[in-house]
Amino acid sequence: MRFKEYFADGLLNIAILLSLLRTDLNNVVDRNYSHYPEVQDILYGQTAAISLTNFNNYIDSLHGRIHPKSPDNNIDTIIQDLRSLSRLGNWQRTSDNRNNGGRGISAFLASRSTLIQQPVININNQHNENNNNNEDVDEGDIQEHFDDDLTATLNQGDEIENDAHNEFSLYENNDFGSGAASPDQQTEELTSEDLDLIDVLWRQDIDLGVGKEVFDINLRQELERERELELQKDREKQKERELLQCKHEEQRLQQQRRWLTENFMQDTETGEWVPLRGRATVGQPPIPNTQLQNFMPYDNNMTVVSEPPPLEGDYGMPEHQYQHTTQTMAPPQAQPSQMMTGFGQEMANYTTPQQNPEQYTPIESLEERWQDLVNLLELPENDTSMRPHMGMGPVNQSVVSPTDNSSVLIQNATLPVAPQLNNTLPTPYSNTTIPQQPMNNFSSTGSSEGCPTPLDWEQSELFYNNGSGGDNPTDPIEDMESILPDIIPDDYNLTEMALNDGLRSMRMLDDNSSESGVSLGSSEQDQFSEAAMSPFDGLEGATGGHDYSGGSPGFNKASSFEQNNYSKFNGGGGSGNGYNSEGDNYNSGGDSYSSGSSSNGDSAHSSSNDTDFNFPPTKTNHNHIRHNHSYPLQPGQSPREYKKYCTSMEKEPRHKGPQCKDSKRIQELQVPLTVDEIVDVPVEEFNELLTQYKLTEPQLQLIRDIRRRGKNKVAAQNCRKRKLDVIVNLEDDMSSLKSTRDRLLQERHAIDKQTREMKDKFSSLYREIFQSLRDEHGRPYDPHLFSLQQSSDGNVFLVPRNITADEQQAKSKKKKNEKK
DNA sequence: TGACAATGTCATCCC
DNA sequence: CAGGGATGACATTGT
Repeated sequence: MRFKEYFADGLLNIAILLSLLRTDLNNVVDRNYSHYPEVQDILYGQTAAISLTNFNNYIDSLHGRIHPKSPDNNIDTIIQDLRSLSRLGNWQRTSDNRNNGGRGISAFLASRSTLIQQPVININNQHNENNNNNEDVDEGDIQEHFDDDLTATLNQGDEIENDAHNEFSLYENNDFGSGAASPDQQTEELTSEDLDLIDVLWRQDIDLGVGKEVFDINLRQELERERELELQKDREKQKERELLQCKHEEQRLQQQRRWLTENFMQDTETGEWVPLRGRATVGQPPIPNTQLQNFMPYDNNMTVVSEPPPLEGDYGMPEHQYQHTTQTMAPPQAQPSQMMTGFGQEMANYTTPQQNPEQYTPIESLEERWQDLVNLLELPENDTSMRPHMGMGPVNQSVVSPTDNSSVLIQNATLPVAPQLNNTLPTPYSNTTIPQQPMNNFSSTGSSEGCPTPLDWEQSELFYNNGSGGDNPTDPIEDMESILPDIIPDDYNLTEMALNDGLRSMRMLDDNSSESGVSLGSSEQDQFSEAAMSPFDGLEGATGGHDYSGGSPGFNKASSFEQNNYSKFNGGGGSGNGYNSEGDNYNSGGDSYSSGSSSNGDSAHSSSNDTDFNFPPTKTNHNHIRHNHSYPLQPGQSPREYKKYCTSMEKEPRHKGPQCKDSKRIQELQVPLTVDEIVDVPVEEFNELLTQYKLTEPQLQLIRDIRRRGKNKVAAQNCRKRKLDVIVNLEDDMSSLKSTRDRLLQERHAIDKQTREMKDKFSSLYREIFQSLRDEHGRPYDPHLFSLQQSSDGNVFLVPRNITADEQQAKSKKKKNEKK
């Protein structure tokens, strides 16, 4: 019955269009187009409904792009108008439109959705004879026509039993009947001009046999109501069936939950749920085959999905029309968002929950459901709490009816179908790929075990090959070991040990080098940089695992260095005072860490050092303690620094290094310079300093010696650091070489395996060929007397084993000739 | 007290 | 040629 509406609507649309054009087609349409079936459809009758031709494509294929100003564009305009009218007719079917027929035309042009009917392009079997395109009409072709929204078919034999589907399903029958129709009722409210045109068109299609009732909207509406009632009944029946299935499914899910709780145990330490047994194969509820049925309607609808309602958002659509289209045309995934966005807020009101829950909810609930299943697997302790969630969620948002709580269950019941389908068939539901995975992992192991995948087969074959080819699995390694002397482990261990030692020294050297990197180690600035730059100072507590600052804050290594650094730095900074204070350091040594009374300019330098250590800068006299012995400490072991500084505080400074001697000498010779000044300053400044003072020869010699030793000390420190760097680099190189050796060993192993396989294949091939050879008496050759050899040109010859190479050519050729 | 590590110093080479 | 960096060797110091 729907196609009749199409017929009537389309006919009206065409008539309206022609009336609006107010022109003769023969004048509008170029003669070149008059012979086109589409144009002839307009002129002489309807055949385009079953035509395979897309108007635009047809024109474009013939003439390419038509210029907008070209006269040829007229036909394009007509086609566009027809298309627009057809689209409009697809969406506009209301009973009240019938009363607005005449105004509906202008309303349509003014975007006032009041146009009545859809374009009708009748199908005339007689015309089919004149149209080659109509000879082979199949379902897909018809759908193509509907994609163009230009064609409609007339099916006199439209049956109500097809109402379960939409009107488009009618065309699947290809039941193009004939009938007669009367435009009387339909055209009552049309203008006279329209009536004339409709009459003309109607007479052209009079042989279709379309009855008059086709144009009776009331009759059609009654039929629609009956159809909808039957649809509703069918839905209810189907829901009942699905409800039963859902109940079964729920029971299975409960069994699943029980199974999860039984087979999973929560780790008391980590809180994770650990499977007690293989989770994949134990007690997995079966998946009902009946769930396939639930997807069948969607399959049926999928044929309609290929016809997206074009430009539905461009026109206002009455509610009834929208509902109708959503029920009949909208597939489960029929872009509800598009429709929503297309129609805007007003149309959003049309999407009542009763319209399309079955179409929309399955996929959503499917994913949700699988997510729930995944959650169940991952969090079985929440299984009870998840029950309401599994029953709720987005499913409730699209319940079919208030009494249709079963729809939720129905969706749930249909959920496991997808994975089962995936186990056997490539699923067309791309939306379910994500939720399928857990189910496959969860329940499909049995099938995978029973039917190994190609990969499994390959793997098994690979293993088989490995087993067959692994006659001497240790040979390659042994050979490689012979090639690559196995010195690496020993050397590696040695170097590793050396590295460990070197790293330990490195840490110390880092401290020293850091100080050397800035200035002389013997200088006060050097000590300053030691604490300021050494990264191991900060790591000391971490590496040693001791925070001995809490027990005796004054003995904290960092603080001790801080104090040392400051004392030395200050000593170097303040020329005269530093010299004196430095001397005091060596002599008195009674200053405590906390005593800041003797500090000279501490505040001036504290700012630069506060960023490194948040200890109050205090001056100390323990210049002899200058090294950061940052050894990694064993648990429970107290750092040596702790002992060192403990003793150094209690006792007199024991380390009176060369700096002390130099300082003493400087003091004895009354050199007006400090050691730092002598060592650290550049050559130019150093020369200027020397020129500033009138120095005696012993003073100059002492100053030069001090400078030379200081420079050399820093150089020695840097040298030692570089040495350790070299060791580290060598260790890295050795690691890379070791990895390279391992890789080469693996490659050789693989190559050996391939070689064995090739040899095996060659041997078998050789035997096969050799055994197939027969002498002139039909007897096989003796493999001990003959052999197959391949010459340089690729030919294979059968030669005696005791024959020489030169003789091989001649005899082989002879044999070859004999064979031929 | 000897071993060891860290550091300083010297001699030497080289730039 | 002096200054200084680099480095091996040795000495010193502290643990």
